[in-house]
Amino acid sequence: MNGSSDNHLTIDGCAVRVVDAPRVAAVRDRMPAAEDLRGTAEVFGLLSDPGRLRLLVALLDGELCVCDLAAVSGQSESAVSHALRLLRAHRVVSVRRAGRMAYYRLEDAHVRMLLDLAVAHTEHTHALRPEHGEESR
Amino acid sequence: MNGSSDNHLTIDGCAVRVVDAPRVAAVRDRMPAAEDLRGTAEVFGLLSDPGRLRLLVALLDGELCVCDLAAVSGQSESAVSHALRLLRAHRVVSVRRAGRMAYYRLEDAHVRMLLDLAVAHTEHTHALRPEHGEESR
DNA sequence: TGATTATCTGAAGACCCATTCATATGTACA
DNA sequence: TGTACATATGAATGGGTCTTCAGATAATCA
Repeated sequence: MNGSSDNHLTIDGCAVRVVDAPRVAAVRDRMPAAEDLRGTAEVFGLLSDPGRLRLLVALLDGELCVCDLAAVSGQSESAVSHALRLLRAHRVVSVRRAGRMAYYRLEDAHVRMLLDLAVAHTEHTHALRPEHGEESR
Repeated sequence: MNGSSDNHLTIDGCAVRVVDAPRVAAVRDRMPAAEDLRGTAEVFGLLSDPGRLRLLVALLDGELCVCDLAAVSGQSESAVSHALRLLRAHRVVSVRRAGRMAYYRLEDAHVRMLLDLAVAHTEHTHALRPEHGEESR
């Protein structure tokens, strides 16, 4: 009745065990290219650090200079600079120089969507708990 | 003329340098709670590994057993099991046991949205390049 | 019951990453 | 020109994470 008898499929020249062979083939067909998956994982990785997340959420409303980003996110200016360097390398943020100041802004529309979605979700999840911005100062 | 003279704000009992004090205060007010940011970063972290990303994308269409997930994602069954354990601990996937088989499915609607968005974006980005699913077998 | 199969788990190793400290670069101002 | 300031950078450290290997658990079947 079931197709769970030992079935094998040759993938990448290597025989691997499968249960639902046609399903596996179909899913493999729909799977994005390895290169795209790697890039997507990288983007998610940039958002996987609370410090960077704070920086990016802060930038949702517009550009900010490094020291203000440090103040907003509660990190050292050095840590912020390192984080911004990484985000800049991935074209997630861009800089505008004005004298000795550096103003950063969100550059990647895709990342902005992800951030909006994430923030909206956390607000929705805690919609019944009106606690908001307490322990500051 | 400019407000870039040295201004200071007391945050968490610590004096920090800021440029646009009211803006900093406003952004800090809109900033999600630390706890929420940590949770959000964790979710993004779960999506930041190409292997896990493959597993989750595979599960977008419905449940799959461990060995099929290994075949689809091109990882060892042990690695897949470890990854699923992590995803299970975070309630991102859930298991259905049938005999000695274990069928996993996507459980978190939020993660599903993020995945859909990410996949749609990669497809859209490469919309002009009809190369799709080539090197299999 | 004993053997086989599917999945799970723990420990170990290698690798990656975030922060800090010290210092560098470059701008503004006197 | 020299000092103060804003940001950037490099090296080092400490902690975290992914994979593999070996073995454990549990279910099916003869």
